[in-house]
Amino acid sequence: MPQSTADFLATVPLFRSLSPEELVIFAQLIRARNYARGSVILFEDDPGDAFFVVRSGRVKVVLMAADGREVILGILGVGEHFGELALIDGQPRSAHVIAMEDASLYVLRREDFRQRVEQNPAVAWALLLELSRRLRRADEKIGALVLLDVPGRIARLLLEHAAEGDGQLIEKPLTHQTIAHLVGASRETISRALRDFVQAGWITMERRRIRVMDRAALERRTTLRA
Amino acid sequence: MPQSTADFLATVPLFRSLSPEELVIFAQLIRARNYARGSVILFEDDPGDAFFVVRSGRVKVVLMAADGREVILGILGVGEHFGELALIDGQPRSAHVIAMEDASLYVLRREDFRQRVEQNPAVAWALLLELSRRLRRADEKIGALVLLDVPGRIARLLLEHAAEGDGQLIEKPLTHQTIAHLVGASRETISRALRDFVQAGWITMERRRIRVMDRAALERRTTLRA
DNA sequence: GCCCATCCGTGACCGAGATCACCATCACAC
DNA sequence: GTGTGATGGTGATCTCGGTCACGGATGGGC
Repeated sequence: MPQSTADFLATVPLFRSLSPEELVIFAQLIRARNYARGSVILFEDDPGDAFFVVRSGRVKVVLMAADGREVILGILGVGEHFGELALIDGQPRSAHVIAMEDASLYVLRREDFRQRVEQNPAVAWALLLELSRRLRRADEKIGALVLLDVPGRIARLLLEHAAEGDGQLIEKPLTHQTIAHLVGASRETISRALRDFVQAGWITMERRRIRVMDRAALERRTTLRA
Repeated sequence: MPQSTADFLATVPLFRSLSPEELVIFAQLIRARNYARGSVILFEDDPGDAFFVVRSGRVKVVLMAADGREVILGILGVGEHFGELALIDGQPRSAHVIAMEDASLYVLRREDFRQRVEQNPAVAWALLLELSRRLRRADEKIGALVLLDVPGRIARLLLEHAAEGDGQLIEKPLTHQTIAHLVGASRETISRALRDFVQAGWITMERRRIRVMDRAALERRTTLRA
């Protein structure tokens, strides 16, 4: 049912500027594909000839060391996309992408993507916006890794995730292990730091759902600026 | 002399696709401005209404902690540009930019920049390319910070910089302090690690110029992938 | 020349956080 | 229920690298 596909695409910021007719054309070019939890959607160093939009589920973008340690560069949820870098610059994939839960993705082939972008300045602009956003986040992450200690980086992560909801509750369940990979620390350290946050009254945790109780205290833990 | 300005702009990748006439128009829109070594070109959180191209000298893009510690996100040399993020997404500046040496910059105002990009798909595409490149580098840096120890991060930096020249000599003089800020370590640690590299025969140093002697050894120190 | 500002080298100390080693829960599947 | 795999908690160690405290080298300006 191409119509519902087009409806979905209309909710994706990248395509928000497209006309209904264009959306329908688009919907015909893409294919949905399903991935089981844990399966690898694309490998670092792959040639990279497709663009993906998350239709359901969540995926993580990760770098891995030879010994199995990993960093999560980002977690992408419904409506978010990946794979554009390799299509823009022709370089190989820069990271692995792995399904964190059973997921369904829309796939668009290289040529179709490129045509859409080139023929549509608004899409190009939306892409620039998205890449800018990611670059800012990446730079912030670099700053956090160097300038903050682990509790500080965790606090920052919590604030960031809480901001997506009502400002308090963190919707998406994150395991300690996942948080560890996100902030570049060990699982044990996360466990201890979160315990301390709870004891300090800054957050509460019930069954893997974290609620921010004292935003200001967390912020104090994260400020770099003078 | 606008002509020479246009000639210079023609060498900047971002503008390479522009016609000679367009370059001349462009050259009339920009102004050169000089900055003494150490002066702050723009502050984090500034509103950000200009775009800059380095005409001479080098500038560093930095994040600073309240206590004065800093991370260098990047060093930009002649022909490189900054300030586009704030113009694309309208957000405030994401970092400080500071002149590392006496520098001369071309400045383009927000509206002129935006017009150029929107009226010129090739420029938009070149910008996408540039942002992609930066995003990849930022992600690599995140990976290095989490997955590599300090000597590994230094090795990576050296290889990266050597790649810009003949593959051996690192042209631009980097102080230990600067390297420290680039890899997120202390000056002392850099000093000790470089001594070890020299003793191992991986590099040589004569008067602040580093030459890579054993590329393979350095690479072994930096590989994340299995 | 001589100053003064950067820059570099190295030892001593110590602390945040990784690692190791367990055991306790939890959530499902069967 | 009972088993099994993914999670979470916590103590005991150990180590990388930051910090402190020097002192020495280098180099441009007057």
